This record gives sequence, C-alpha cells and structure tokens, in this order.
Amino acid sequence: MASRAGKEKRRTDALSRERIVEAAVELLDTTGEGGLTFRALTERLATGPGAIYWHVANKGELLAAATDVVVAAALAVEPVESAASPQDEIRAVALGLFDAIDEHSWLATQLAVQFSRSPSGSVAPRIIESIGRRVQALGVPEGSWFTATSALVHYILGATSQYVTNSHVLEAELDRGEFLGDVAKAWEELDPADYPFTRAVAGQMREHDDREQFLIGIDLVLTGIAGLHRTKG
Amino acid sequence: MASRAGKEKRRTDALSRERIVEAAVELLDTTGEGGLTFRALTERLATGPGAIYWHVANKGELLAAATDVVVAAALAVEPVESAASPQDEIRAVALGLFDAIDEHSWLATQLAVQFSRSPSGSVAPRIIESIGRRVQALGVPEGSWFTATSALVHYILGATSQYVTNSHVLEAELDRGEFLGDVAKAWEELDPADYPFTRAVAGQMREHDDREQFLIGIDLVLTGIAGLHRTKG
DNA sequence: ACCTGAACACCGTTCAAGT
DNA sequence: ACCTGAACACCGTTCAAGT
Repeated sequence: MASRAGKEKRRTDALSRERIVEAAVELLDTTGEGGLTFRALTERLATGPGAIYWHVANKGELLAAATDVVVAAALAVEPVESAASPQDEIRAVALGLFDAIDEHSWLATQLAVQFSRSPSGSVAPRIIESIGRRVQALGVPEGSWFTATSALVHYILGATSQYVTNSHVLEAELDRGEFLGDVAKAWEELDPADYPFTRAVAGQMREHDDREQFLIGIDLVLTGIAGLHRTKG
Repeated sequence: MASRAGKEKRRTDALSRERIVEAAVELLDTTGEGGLTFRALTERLATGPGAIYWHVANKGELLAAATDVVVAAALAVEPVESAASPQDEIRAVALGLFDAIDEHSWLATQLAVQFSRSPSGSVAPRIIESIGRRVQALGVPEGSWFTATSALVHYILGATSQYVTNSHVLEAELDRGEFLGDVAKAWEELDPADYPFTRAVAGQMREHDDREQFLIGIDLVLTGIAGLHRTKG
C-alpha cells in the first residue's frame, strides 16, 4: 500500500498506453467495431487526440494492442490439468478463443486482420505457440508440425469468425435462436432448382449448437492429423 | 451488331447497377480495400454521388454485390470433369476460391463479412451449395451434411483469409517469398523461453507453398469427414 | 516529457433541384 | 425515372503551442 521508493504519483488518472488500450477495449465491447473513434476515446479519457497520439502511433496500432490484450487473457486462462490429453488441451484452447470472441464481438474480424496483415506481430505467434505445442505433444512427425498447426488455426479462425453475435443482430434485439431461425427461413425460400442442398440443410442449420458444432469441426481436423503419423515410417 | 427490335440506346455510358458494381470491383482490385470511395467511384463513372445512391442503397450493399459477382464467377469456372471424384471436385472448388482471393485481395475480408453479417445473402448459400453437393456425393450420412459442409467451409475461409497478398506487402514491393522470409526471421527472434514451437517452425513457414499447404488442410478435413461414415451403421 | 485543441483533408450520405 | 452537386455530420491525423 505504501508508495515504493518515495516516487510520487502525479495524478491518479494520468494517461498511459495501458489505460488507452483498456479504454479502447471497453469502447469496442460496448459500442461495437465502429464505436472506436478518437472522438469517443478522447471524451472517455478526458483529453485531446494529440495526447493519445503521443502514446500510440495510429488507430491500427491501437486495434492491434487491444486484440493482443484480449487474446493473451483468453489463452492464459487455460487451466493446466495434468490429466488432460493433448486433444483435450487443444479443444480447451480453441474454446477459450471461441468464448473470447463471444464476449468481444469485434475480435473475430481483428484476429483475421492481425493474422494476415502482421503474422509477425504478437497475436499470431501467441496462438500458433499455444496450439503448436499441443500438436507436438500429439506425436505428429516434425516435418508436419507447421502444416498440422496451420490447419487447426485456420479452422479455428474461420469457424469463430462466423459465430459472432454481430451488431445487426444486437440492433434488431434478436437472440441467436431467432437469428438462426431467420437464416434458416431464408435458406428454405431459395430456388429449389439452384439450391437443393442448402434448402435440405436449413433445418440442421436452425437447430445446430454453435459450440458443439465448433468442437466437432476441431475433431475432424484432429482425426485428419492423426493420419499424418502413418505417413512417416 | 445491329440494334435489336428498334430499341434506341440512350447514351452508351448510361448508369446501371451492373456498371456501378463492375466499376467498384475494378477500383477494389486496383487500389485495394480502402480505395473504394464514393468520391473515386463518381469520378470514374463521371457522375455525382446521388446517381449511385439511386441504384445502390449504401456502401455495404455495394460491397456485397461486388463480392457476389466475383464469387459467382469463381464458382462458375469449375469444369465438370465427369471422371472427377467428389474429393477432387471439392479441391477444385476450394482452389477456385483460393485463386479468386489471390486475384482480388479484398475478397478475403469481404467473404468473412458476408458470411457472418448476412448468411442469408447470396454469397454464403452459393459457397455452401457448391461444397455441400460434393459432401452429399461423398456418401456422408444425412445427419452430418451440415456439420461436414460447415467444417470444410470454415477451414476454407480461415485459410484463404491468410493467403492474401496484402497492401502492406504491395506497398513495400515485396513478393510473397520475401514477405515470408521476413515473417520467418521475426519468428526466429522471438523469446526462446516463451516461443519454442514458433521458433522451431519458422523454417517450415518460410519454405511452405501456399497452395500445397492449403490442399493438405482440405485433405485433413476430408479424412475427418470420411470417419463420419462409420458412425452410422 | 507530456498534453492541448484548433485545423486539415478526407469520409458516407442526404436532399432540394433539375431533366 | 433518373441524375446533379452542394451541404452535413462525421472521420483519422497533424502540429504549433503550451506546461
């Protein structure tokens, strides 16, 4: 509680990169992807835009930092149960990201952006490391480490990006069930000549459970990865 | 060449929704994601913004239409070789989308947006139908049609979204090889204590071939899907 | 070193007015 | 029915000036 080494704190609400990023995350969570503006941020932090630009280079860097903070938290939670198999751990890591996207609807888009724009940034290595270690533990031959990890990460990114409760849904005050119902209805009304499969599958789409579906997909990829073992004598 | 049924054409360059969407695609291809503005569009079409808004509700609808046109073209190309297995056809469809994204770097982001924001729009059903029919042909039990198709589509979306030659790369005038080299270098310089796997895999990342890697991932999912058959007696 | 806030060069979108 | 173009309410970003 006592201040250490006699260093005086200036003002309690002094700006810092951390505080700015934190405010950005809150703003994104509350008002959605388009809600993060320097106007809103300056108001919330009671400063001018110049103050923010002193700590952060531009909006892109701010979004990258916000994404990194949230991803780091999501990956840190994973409880290391000693009894868990690598497969179970991979499922847990994937679900951690799934839940993070569920909580922060803006995260899905940003994950895709960070991965493709700056794979050497902090976000991509974090996720690759977390999945990759378990791929190693799976006994995948070394030559396939990158391939197997990539496939898992690609599936996770693709799948999670669609499970976003997006602003459109929030605006209309629909819950996920109503939303899926509307989509299913639209699918059922497609031209039977052009869209027989999509129509046939509309019911399954309406009733599917997001998390369950997501995990089944993970398991499909894991099954495929298990097949890589036999390739190498 | 002769005008049909005596209908007079007004001016050759009369506006239409089609012409606007076409111009939007060209603008996106030439100047990238951020290059599509109503300013640039009005200049290219020699009109005012009001003229565009007469044919198109807003920018979102314009982007959706541009995405739909490009996706439709990509899926239409698939040559129906009668000897091809469903697996081969799925690979061909996937590669068609891969190539489309390679040609139109803005497409990856837009695919993700269209899928999550309006899965009842035209883009998502087109892709689901194209993949889904082949999943049916694979002999997947009916109860797993939606699950199997979703897994494939999720993988495809996730994987393609990362193979974009993005504007950052274009600006720096790097080719894909140099870009991957830089990423690999950055990975190799990560903290050995925190990122042993990512460091170990940097070399594989540098040398990997995008298309080959993409297809292996497809095959991993297909292997997993093959396992679904046995679930049902 | 850190912050202020006016100013700049853009956006997407609207709308009275024209033909 | 279709188009014009000025105007509006925003953006992200800069920068001289302050402390």
